Amino acid sequence: MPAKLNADLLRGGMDLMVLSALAQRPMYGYLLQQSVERTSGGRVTVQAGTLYPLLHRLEDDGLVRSRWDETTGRRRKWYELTADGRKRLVRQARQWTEFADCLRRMLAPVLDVPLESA
Amino acid sequence: MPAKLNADLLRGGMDLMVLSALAQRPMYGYLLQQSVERTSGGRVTVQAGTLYPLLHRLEDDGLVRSRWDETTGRRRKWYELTADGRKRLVRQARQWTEFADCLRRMLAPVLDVPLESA
DNA sequence: ATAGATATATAGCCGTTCGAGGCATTGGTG
DNA sequence: CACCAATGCCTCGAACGGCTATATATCTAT
Repeated sequence: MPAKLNADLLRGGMDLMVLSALAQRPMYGYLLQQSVERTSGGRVTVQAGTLYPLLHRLEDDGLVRSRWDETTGRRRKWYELTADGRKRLVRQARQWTEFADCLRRMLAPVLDVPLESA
Repeated sequence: MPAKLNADLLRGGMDLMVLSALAQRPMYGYLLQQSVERTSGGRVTVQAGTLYPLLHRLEDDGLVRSRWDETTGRRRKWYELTADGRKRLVRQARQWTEFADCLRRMLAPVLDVPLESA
């Protein structure tokens, strides 16, 4: 029996995107915004009011670790994945793709509808 | 430039599942719960406290239409898609798959990680 | 009779996202 | 120089959706 996939998976899209971006390399907030915007092909914008609370939450949960960089004029807070964060990312990513496949199967009949209905 | 896909798409999973179930045939609430549970392979449970407010919302938005059936001992409220509901479903479904593909691409590197990290 | 499945619905809580702001620095243009 | 856009971090309140718990009532099987 597969795992249950409810609200946490339905929402967690933002968390997944941020975690997967940080899995590539450490980043600071503003860079993360750009990264998600770019790698999503301009489809997804992470608002600052979403991003920063999210990062703080991830840090509280021990999934990321942060460090201030004061050497330049602009204060930057770099974030990197912890080992726990990486494990969580992999687990969540697998659950999400499972959910996505599941929903895709449910939508299959709908998506066969001809174009005039769009 | 593709459409923007933000929070509404990230959450909208439940709406999509319910609308796609109703696209097959009219159903009443309890039947819908079973249907989603079954067609998701037991992965997704739609709680009653989620389903009924959702259905009322869809009706307020003119995406579904309801009719009471009092002929049997058990009161049943049948729901069916409206023309608007069907159009919305098709549009949302396309946007969702676009978003899912997008996120899947972002997750691709993560999902190559060997099993010991799960 | 009693429990469990069927059937709809609301109330309260909590977490997430958004929009609107605040604050400060840097770089470029007129 | 004055100004503005971009960079960079952040918080707050409103809106919304999902969850749990609860209420109510009928039907079926033991």
